[in-house]
Amino acid sequence: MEKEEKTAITPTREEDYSEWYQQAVKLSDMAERSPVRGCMVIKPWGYSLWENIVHELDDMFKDTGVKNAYFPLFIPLGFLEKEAAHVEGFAKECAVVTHHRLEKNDGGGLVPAGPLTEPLVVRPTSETIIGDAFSNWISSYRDLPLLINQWANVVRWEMRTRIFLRTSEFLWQEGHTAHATETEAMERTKLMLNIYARLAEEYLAMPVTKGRKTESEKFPGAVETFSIETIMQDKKGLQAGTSHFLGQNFAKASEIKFQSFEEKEEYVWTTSWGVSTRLIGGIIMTHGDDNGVILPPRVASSHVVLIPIYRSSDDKAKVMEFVEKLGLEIKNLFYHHRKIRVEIDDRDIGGAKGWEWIKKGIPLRVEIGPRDIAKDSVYIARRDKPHREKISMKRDQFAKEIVNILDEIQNNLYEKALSFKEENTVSIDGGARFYEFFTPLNKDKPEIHGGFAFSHWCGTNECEAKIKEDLSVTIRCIPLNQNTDKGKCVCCGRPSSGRVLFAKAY
RNA sequence: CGGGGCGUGGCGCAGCCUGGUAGCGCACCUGCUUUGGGAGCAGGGAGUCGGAGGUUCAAAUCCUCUCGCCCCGACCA
Repeated sequence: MEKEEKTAITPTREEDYSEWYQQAVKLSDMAERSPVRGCMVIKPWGYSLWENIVHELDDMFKDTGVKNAYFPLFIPLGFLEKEAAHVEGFAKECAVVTHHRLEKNDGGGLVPAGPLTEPLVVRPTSETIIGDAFSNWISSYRDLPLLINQWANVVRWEMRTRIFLRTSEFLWQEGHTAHATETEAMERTKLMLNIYARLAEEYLAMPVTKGRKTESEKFPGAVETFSIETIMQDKKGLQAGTSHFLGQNFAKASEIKFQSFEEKEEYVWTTSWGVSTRLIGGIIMTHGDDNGVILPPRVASSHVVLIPIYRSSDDKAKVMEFVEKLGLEIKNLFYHHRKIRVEIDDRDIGGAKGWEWIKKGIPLRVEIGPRDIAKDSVYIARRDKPHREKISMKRDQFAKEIVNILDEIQNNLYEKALSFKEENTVSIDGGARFYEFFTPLNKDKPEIHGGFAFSHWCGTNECEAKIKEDLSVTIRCIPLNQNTDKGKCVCCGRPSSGRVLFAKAY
């Protein structure tokens, strides 16, 4: 009888996915809850991951001509009221600042004083205040296109929060652009969607489905919303990035006008697009295993940890010298134009530290003891392989190969995620099969079930709503490469002209 | 915001029903022995039981209110 292998995370994904996620976040030391309702503290291990994502994305944005700027955290109430659909969408989840001073009360406590004449809304997104700036910045077609991005925090007073996936405050970037023509604005919308898809697939190793949102899932105020949709290991979908074509809605709301080459006054066409710290939750749920987080090398907080192993203090001196020297050498190597980040863990806490790094998801663990040094070699473990599967390698070869090894891990993670996505993506015809697919066998404690289902939809809000009502399944997107085979709506049986992506979602 | 569950050292939990003044495992600190897969022994530090109020001689335990977290739903990146 083989003894059951102990996992670093309890429970396993299979046993309780949601609890597994909480534990994976906690034990990776990426973030923790704060005393503030619904808000998180992002710890260094999580924040460096975010910083790496920021650097990569920022480069990609700038390559397309986007410039960074910064706009106020506070939005005058009146600004938010300008676009009707926008108000409708965000009004229910805004934090509002109503006072500008604190005073001591009789009990010695502090109470708000000095009411503001116009309350300020903590930005849930910045279309309105940036639109106001744009209206001042733009007067001629020569000022267009205007391509602006800001890295910022936003606040949305969510009813139900989940660390990284949905918190009241989160970090993100929001890009805002203004264009002279509809075509150009739409091109920009698609361009940014493609950048997000590239970020997800090439850097985060998360395969995506690109698509258009239905009327009911659209961003409040947008004409069209596009998104990248990813699948998590519990077979739920995660919207990982959005790009909106805003038409002239916000231009009209904020009076963003320009004089055209033909000397006519016209409204600009705008776009907005964003990704957030939610991506970190996506990485965890895409790649993590029952031993914790697995970080894709291209954005990993650190790439490799060197773990010295020694008996005597004599050994320790020798091992440490070897380790420090190797560390220095590797630190100066580049992995995709970024320096390799090295950790050296010389804490004297035995095998436990190896497990800590497994839980943190560092791509490479390298053990170095007297025996290795005698052979001038190192002992390597990859996080994408079983934790006991380790290989010995000559020290110099390791230094030479590390970049390739990291790439192998990166590719391997992507391939694994892609297989998972493909295995759990199905085309379903017929209501009965559709309902069966999305209904768990155990209703009290639903097991992991469902997946991505490409099915026919008649295009009406009623059917979309009914399916949501019955199964909590929504249309994640209408795929951009939608095949246009004819069929019947899985809900009402009326004719449909193409399949859309259905899934349960975060 | 509706339904359910839960809050006890850093983490995971027992104790609560049948009130008597807090315990276990891991982590942490010190020492010795160890060290290639979550080390052993000995000693030690740390909680007043989410918060407030009430009942009582006495409350982690009973009652009321409140805050927070988790799950399901509605809402959402």
